[in-house]
Amino acid sequence: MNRVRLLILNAALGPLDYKLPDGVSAPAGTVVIAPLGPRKVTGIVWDEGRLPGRDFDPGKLRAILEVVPVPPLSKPLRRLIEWTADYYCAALASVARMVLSSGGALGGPATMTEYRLSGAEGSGRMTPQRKQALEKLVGEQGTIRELAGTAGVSEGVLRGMVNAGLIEPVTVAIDRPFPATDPEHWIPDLSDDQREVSDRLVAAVAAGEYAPFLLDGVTGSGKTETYFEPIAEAIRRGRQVLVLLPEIALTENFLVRFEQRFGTPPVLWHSSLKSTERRRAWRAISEGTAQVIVGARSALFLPYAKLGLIVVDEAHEVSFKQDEGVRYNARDVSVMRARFENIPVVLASATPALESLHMASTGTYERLELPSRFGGATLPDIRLIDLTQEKPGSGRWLAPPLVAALEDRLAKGEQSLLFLNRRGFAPLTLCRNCGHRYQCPNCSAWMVEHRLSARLACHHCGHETGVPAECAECGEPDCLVACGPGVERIADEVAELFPEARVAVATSDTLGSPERAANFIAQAESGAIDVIVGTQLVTKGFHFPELTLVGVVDADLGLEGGDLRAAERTYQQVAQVAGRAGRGAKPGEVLIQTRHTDAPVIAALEAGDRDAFYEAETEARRDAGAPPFGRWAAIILSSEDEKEARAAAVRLGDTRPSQDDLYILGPAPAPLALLRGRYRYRFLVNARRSADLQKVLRQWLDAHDFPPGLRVGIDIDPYSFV
DNA sequence: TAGGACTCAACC
DNA sequence: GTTGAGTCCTAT
Repeated sequence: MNRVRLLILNAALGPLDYKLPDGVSAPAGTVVIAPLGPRKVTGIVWDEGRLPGRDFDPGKLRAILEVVPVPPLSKPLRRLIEWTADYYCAALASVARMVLSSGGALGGPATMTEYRLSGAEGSGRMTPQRKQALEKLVGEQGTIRELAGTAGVSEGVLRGMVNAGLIEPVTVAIDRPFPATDPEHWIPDLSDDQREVSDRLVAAVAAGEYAPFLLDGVTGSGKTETYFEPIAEAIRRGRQVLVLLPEIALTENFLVRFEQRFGTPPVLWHSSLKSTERRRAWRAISEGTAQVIVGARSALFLPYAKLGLIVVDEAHEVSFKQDEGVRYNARDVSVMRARFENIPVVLASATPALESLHMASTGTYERLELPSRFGGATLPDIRLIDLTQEKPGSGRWLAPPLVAALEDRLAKGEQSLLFLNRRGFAPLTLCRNCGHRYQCPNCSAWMVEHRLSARLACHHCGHETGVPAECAECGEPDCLVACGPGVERIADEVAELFPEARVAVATSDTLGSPERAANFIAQAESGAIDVIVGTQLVTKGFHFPELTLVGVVDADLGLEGGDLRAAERTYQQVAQVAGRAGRGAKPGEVLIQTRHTDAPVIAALEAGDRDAFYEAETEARRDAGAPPFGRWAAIILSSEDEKEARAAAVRLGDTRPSQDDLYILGPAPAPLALLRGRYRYRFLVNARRSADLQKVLRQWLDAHDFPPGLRVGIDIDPYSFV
């Protein structure tokens, strides 16, 4: 009998055995529908012997109901699913779900009905309308609505002609193929540096073997054009390419350049695709007809038919780390996927993660450098503004030297960018009468005032209220005081200082959709904006030639909060935003407001000394046993019942493993002790490289039975420490 | 005693 | 995770 073991797409279920009906073949990777009790579930036929399972009475096996009409998941993808689940301590089913992330695509090739002239005599009278349709519709095919438009007659006339046999229905695939990408559409002129790097990458694609690269190039050095050449090579060889970008909403600039180079837009994959777009892309990817896929991190787990190259752009970006569900880091998993697929992978960044640099310095990754800016543009001049000396006016946030620099650019008609990584008007709102602070009811976080939308919003759970007219606590009218700056407040300050300046706020609130983002970019490029005030959203990808001043409103912001990567993130953000200045013919200037001019990261930024920063950070990480010298994991226990969460955390703490190469901190209330209505307790685990971190964690947690309603989250290599 | 709220184990 | 079976309780 043909017995198969299925990975069931349900995180709470282990592998289950089924039998195949006679005549049905289902090799490993085949997606099937199987009966489970009274239900139907989706499962994936798994390799013999790779999933643990108890011997189930062969006589009681039920038969698979149907084979889903999609290509079987490839062996490299199956190995990737196993590796990801194992490394991130996640359920295999949760990872597999990310692969089969388009429910619609599993229904098989969807079809629709189009119509065309049948050429038959037909029945019924020949009216003038019918005659007109017969003349106009020669060689046409489409929906009734489209044909009615073409023929200039009503849909009713055409339906009558269908009944009369004059027009016949044709079944066509609903998912039209994506246009072919042309690798020779437009060959750019590369600088010598770019050419050298791109030749190396093209050779790697041609070799068709696993090869990890760190493409390390200063902002403005033309990394994108450089990695377009190996993409072209992969296309020539009939292979697919995956390009991962951190913020798919802001890829306008990338898409324009891509289309210039290849003649067509790439296939997009991101979370806000509509289900029909998702199905079309998923099927084209799995069949191999989608050639270049540009996507957010979730594109990493798609079932590519013949992947030949992976590029991770802005590979240092924190947003490649998924913070919910399977907490994977797309940058790291990309390298694993490349390994299983046996293809090259390129991590591109101007400010690589320390972990990536370490891999390059040990020779695990091959390092490729683009040391200079393309087209002769020079790196901007960076100066510090010491906020303890140069104080902004009362209730203001911009110090005199920054205000003077803004004035200078406005006079010259050049653009300025003010960077502050804080959305909204003010991070905290309180009552001046009684001191009441507006807090989110679901989270231990302040409500952030957004004046543009006249709301108070929690940035963690999305809870929103209107701005109250009187204090919720003491009833005093008009008593709200905004504390601290957000981008909207900085924009107000600029508007007060320079009433004639055209100011734009650029955050996820104002540039949420691709259309609004494209509109903003068009405005900024046309010179219709003088001052851009933005969050991290503006730190990358933009290329505004008239932008000559970047002001970092508060460089110390990222250093607060005890995040293990705080210094690195501050360095990356400021270096990236600084790279926006002086990308055209005119040189750029960067002013950094700080209260800690002597902090190593700030000093390194001022000196433009990247190596010094990385060296200092490397030593700090070595001392702390932080990556890449050791590893961290976070365990979060959460429950709607505070007592239950605490009790579970204490019980877990009582059985903590004890070994020399593992340090366990906690349990303690998580920094966000209440999040979305759940109380949270946290353990932090620091492991030396010798420890088998995942195995220890699994054994520790598996020995516990937690009450229903208590959730256990494991975060391997965490980025967010809340 | 019917019906509702709840718990619990099996699902191949 | 979902489901149906089993248990207990309450309103009639």
